[in-house]
Amino acid sequence: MQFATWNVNSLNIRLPQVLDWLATHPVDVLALQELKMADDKFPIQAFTEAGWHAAWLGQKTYNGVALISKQPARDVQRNNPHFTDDHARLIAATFDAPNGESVRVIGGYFPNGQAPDSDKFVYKMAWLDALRTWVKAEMQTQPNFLIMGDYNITFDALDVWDPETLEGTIHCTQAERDQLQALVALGLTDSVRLFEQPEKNYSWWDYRDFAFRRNRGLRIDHVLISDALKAKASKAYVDKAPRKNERPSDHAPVVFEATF
DNA sequence: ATGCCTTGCTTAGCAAGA
Repeated sequence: MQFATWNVNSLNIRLPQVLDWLATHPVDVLALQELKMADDKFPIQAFTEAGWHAAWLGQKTYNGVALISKQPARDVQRNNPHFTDDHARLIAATFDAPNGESVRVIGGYFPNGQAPDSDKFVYKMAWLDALRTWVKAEMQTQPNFLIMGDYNITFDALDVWDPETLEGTIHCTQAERDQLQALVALGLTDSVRLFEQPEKNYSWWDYRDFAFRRNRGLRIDHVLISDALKAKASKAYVDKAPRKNERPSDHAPVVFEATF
């Protein structure tokens, strides 16, 4: 069973690329972030015609998340029930596994935070506190649990192209990394680090300054998995290929596979 | 470097991203 996450930076612009990617990477669940479209503008017909199901939470201009899936999503939850949020950032659903078990999936677009001294950073911290409360509750109801998305946080220096210069800047602060570790401490594992990866393995590259060509990136898109899924983990990788597309997203998909 | 590029919104130049 395969799961993937991709921040598409506008589904309007990237819809053809998403459909192309799904045609060659028919994962069971694809979490999308930054739809940047109102709820009633979601292109459900295009996904349906291509044979996919979808559940989404849209928002005009900013944010927006979706789960594209082979099966219909069950027990869909939009945003965190433990947090009042103006932003469309979270969507959860349950899917059947091949062996009769179920998998609970959360797709998330975590706040950027802008700068460590900003109001947006304060919001990011509060949002992460509330997320942990929700994740803890979800994990108690479903052993096969996975949370994937654009975390906007690096784990450590390995996730940063220039860790010395960027130390303490947004995505690389101790406060953000403490939050990520607190989430992990609930019993989650960074799936990509379970498997051997290329050197300087990133998931996002700035549009400016030829950052992709120079591999000046950050690994900020993650798939965190419960112990039950860790026992079934068979593969995890960043698919850099779509970052080479014409008019690419600045993020690349991250894929996780569990063998049931 | 308060810059670079890409979105949306609006239609000239911000706001926001990361």
